[in-house]
Amino acid sequence: MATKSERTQQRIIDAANQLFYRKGYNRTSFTDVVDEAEVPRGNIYYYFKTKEDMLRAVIKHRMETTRLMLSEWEKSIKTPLDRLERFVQIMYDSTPALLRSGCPMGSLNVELAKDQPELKNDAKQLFDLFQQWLAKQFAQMGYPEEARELSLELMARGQGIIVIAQVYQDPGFLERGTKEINRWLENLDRYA
Amino acid sequence: MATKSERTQQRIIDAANQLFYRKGYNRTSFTDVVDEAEVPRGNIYYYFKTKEDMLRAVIKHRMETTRLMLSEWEKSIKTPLDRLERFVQIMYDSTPALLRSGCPMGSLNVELAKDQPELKNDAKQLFDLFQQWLAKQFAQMGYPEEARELSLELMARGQGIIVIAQVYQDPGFLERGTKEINRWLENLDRYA
DNA sequence: GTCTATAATACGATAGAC
DNA sequence: GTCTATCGTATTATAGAC
Repeated sequence: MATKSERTQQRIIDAANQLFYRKGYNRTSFTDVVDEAEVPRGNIYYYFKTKEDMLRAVIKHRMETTRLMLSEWEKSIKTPLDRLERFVQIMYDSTPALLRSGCPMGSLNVELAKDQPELKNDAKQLFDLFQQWLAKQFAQMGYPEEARELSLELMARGQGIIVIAQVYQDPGFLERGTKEINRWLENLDRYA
Repeated sequence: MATKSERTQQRIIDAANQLFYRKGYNRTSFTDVVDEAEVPRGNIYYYFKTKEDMLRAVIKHRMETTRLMLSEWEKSIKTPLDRLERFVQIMYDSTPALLRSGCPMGSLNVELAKDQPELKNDAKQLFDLFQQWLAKQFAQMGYPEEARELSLELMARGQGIIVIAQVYQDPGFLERGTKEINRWLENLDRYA
């Protein structure tokens, strides 16, 4: 069983993870985090020396859960097309959160890319993780040469649809967009 | 001629405009703005009561320059296809800035949409301005029914390409993406 | 290891002299 | 209108008692 210290640390990471998503990294204060995690004020510094450390821990945590999800999909879903469509499906399933707070990965990168290049480079790992997994599926589908480009195109489509759906608070646009992506994927699969 | 007061105010707006783009709204402090605009510290408050006022002035300024640009295009460019491709062209021309700071309109909306809904609604006007102009061009091209949806799709494509190009610092992706958009537009035009 | 108290700084904003 | 001085608060972070 996890020690009390480990459980407290995990509670801080979970709270920070949520807040960084809902408010953004820079607008989230340590006070916000300790309130949400119900940890005494100055105690935070026992677990994380700086706010940047906290963000890195959050990114690491997201990497782990994402890796788990992707390898789960790889085990339980047989064809590359179905796997790619499973990726599109979480976009559609996450509609309320996406309309409220945008893409957790995209909005974090956009925020940090402005003038926090080192942190942005850490956040970029999240994109790399998806990109490589998606490219693997495209390669298996029959596009080994174009796999990387196709994976980037798929992520670009997703990001664009999410931004516009959020700006206009339009769940229908998200729905039509994901359906259109699926049509594109099915055509790719058909003519592979 | 403009009074000294008006020139000072314009200098503040220009400085804020740049800084909000390069650092983001929330990470830009009044100190940053007065330093950049070379205005004495507390003087800012003579021109703008609050930071939110300053952002609204920046948005208004961007609206004006954008309106000017779009009506200029409408005067000087004859066909809807060429006008739409002119829109795509500024994306390509802005490659260095987009890789550095993202889309001025998109990144501002993404930042504010998290938990500053009123300011985000002001920033949304920038999207509306482009959206309506783009829809007008699609309508003239022969798609009056689908005009709004096509304009949203065009903006979504642009946003997605910019996000991915920035994440991967890849000007080539931006170039290939804009070319692909142009192919799409030319096909729409051909079969209108 | 846990927590309180508080330091040190940066922030948005104000008061009032000129 | 222009500027200096400064307020009150919130921020990240530390020192040190228990």
